[in-house]
Amino acid sequence: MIAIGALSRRTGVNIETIRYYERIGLMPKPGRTESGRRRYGTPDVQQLAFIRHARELGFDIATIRTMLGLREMPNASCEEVSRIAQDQLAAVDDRIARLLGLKDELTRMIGSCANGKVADCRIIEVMANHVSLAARPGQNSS
Amino acid sequence: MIAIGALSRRTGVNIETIRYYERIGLMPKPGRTESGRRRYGTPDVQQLAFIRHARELGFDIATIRTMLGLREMPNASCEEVSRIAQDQLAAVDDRIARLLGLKDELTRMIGSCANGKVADCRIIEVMANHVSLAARPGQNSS
DNA sequence: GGTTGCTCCTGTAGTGGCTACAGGATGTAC
DNA sequence: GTACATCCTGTAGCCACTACAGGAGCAACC
Repeated sequence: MIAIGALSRRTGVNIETIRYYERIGLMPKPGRTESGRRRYGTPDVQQLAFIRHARELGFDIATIRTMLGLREMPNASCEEVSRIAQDQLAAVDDRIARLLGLKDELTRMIGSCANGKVADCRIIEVMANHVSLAARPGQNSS
Repeated sequence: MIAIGALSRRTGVNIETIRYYERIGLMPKPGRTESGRRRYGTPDVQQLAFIRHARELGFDIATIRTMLGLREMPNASCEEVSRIAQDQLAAVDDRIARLLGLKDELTRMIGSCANGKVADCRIIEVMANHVSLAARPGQNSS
């Protein structure tokens, strides 16, 4: 049984974020010491590690919640998790393709600037006039 | 001179977002018709296109503000913009590398699930126990 | 002239996923 | 015993939007 600080260090998840996950019901309410401090065991470490990893993979909280729910469900849940993962894979592929495009353009922009003349720099104009990469407003490409 | 709806369609930026940009001073206050409707000209279209494109490239609003400011500055501003773009390129490269790692893992996860037996699906366990991607600086995850 | 239906207006509040306090209690090391 | 770290609750803030509510303006057709 470890304290929240140790759980944080062990999983790389911020203490405030752990409490936030508890608040929104993504992590179960842990046991407490007599003085009211949270105590976590191995299953908590596992679950939080899973959550962190899933967040890194780009899954949103609702999806993670679903996956955690599937854990306790009867058979066929694997197919469901797999389907979710497949959707996510497509999204990841899409992001990679977009980022590769962005990389090309940034490289081109930097190159067009590097050859000396300040007056010739057209980064902003180039960006303004460039055709949109993908019509997906609101997508955060992180 | 066009209305906000036309500007939105032309640039792919949501009307609400255009007004938001005006509110935070990222877009200048436009002229108005007698009845109070916003009217935009070519420079507005250009600036908004630039902003949208920069957002797609992953620049945050503060950085875009800086770049727009540099536009009106004397020489040497190109080097500044170029430096900002270079920083951004490094960040984009980092994201691509991480996403490629994630893609591998998702693929592996889906594969491990695809061979029939429900009881053998270990997606969640795999994810819980996998070493964190982020905490591996310099590691080549491909 | 009336009506339908689209666009636009302001203002405020909500979203996701955290993150940062304030103000206090508890635990540990010297 | 005292200094300092860690923890507690609760609330408010962050970014970059997005979604209303409740109303006004405008264009087209009958």
